[in-house]
Amino acid sequence: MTDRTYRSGCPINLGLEIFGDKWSLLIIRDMMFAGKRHYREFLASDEGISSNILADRLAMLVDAGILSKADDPNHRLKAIYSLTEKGIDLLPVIAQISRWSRKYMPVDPAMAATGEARDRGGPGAVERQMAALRDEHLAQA
Amino acid sequence: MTDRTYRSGCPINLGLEIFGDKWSLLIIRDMMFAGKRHYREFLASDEGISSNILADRLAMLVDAGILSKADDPNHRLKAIYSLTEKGIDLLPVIAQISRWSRKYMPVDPAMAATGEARDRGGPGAVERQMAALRDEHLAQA
DNA sequence: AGCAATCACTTGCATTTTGCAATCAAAGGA
DNA sequence: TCCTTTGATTGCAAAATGCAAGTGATTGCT
Repeated sequence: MTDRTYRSGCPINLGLEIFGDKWSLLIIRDMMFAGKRHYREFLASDEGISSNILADRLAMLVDAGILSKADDPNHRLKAIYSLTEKGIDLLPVIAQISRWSRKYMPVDPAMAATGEARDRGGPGAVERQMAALRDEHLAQA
Repeated sequence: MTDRTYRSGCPINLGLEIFGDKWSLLIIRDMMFAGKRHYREFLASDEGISSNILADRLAMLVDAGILSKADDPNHRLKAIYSLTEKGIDLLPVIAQISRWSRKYMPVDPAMAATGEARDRGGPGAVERQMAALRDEHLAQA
């Protein structure tokens, strides 16, 4: 984790310094909800991230300790990205953003379904989803 | 509210298209926790926002319906910014960012106090804080 | 063995956004 | 009257972003 120099010690600011941009949380969303693990998969996002930005953000998120990167055991060319606990803990943030947008923005109903189901799942739904992510991503990382 | 064209209808993306940058949520933070209402006050933030960016973000947030702008009744030069309901509803998002940062980032303990108190206040603490903001900001806007 | 396809990126370059300092006009206060 | 305060705007350099093309190391197919 590269040493950084922060604008201030405010919790809100420190969070924004890491993921306060238009792409970082979308990469994490794709890992959490679409099960993406490879560069090529992230590149194919709906929003159309460009390859240089994707490479930059993946490196930054790994450096920040939110993702980890490993070689695919049965395909030497493939890199596999995993969420760390620090990354999985961003789910509550993402879930709140989703709630706000579903209330105020013109969301695509099909894409709102995941969030609506989570809301219907009661207070434990986020925790259950985080537990599932731990199984997938922290298993033998 | 200017018509925008969005990268996708995904709730996460739509939120990021509005406040997915390094400054917007800091302005809202200053309104929520420091009671700031005037341009000059925002300009004096710890993080040092520059005046052109501040003007740009304030206009954008007003356009997005998150803030409203009014003339100060007893000072014609002063503009007074208020949170709308849509803006107040960002508190849960901000509270989650605060939690994550307090867990993982090197926050200034003094600046963490507000968030810690909110967490200790139980599940109703955020709602109470939102109710107080409604009193201040929606009263006679 | 040969070769095209796939993999995770890089590179070059134009455009956009940001950051910084200086400046502005209108209004208030002494 | 003159000085300060207000919410900005302007000019310019630097950084970030977006887009298209290219790179080199595999891998799978024949």
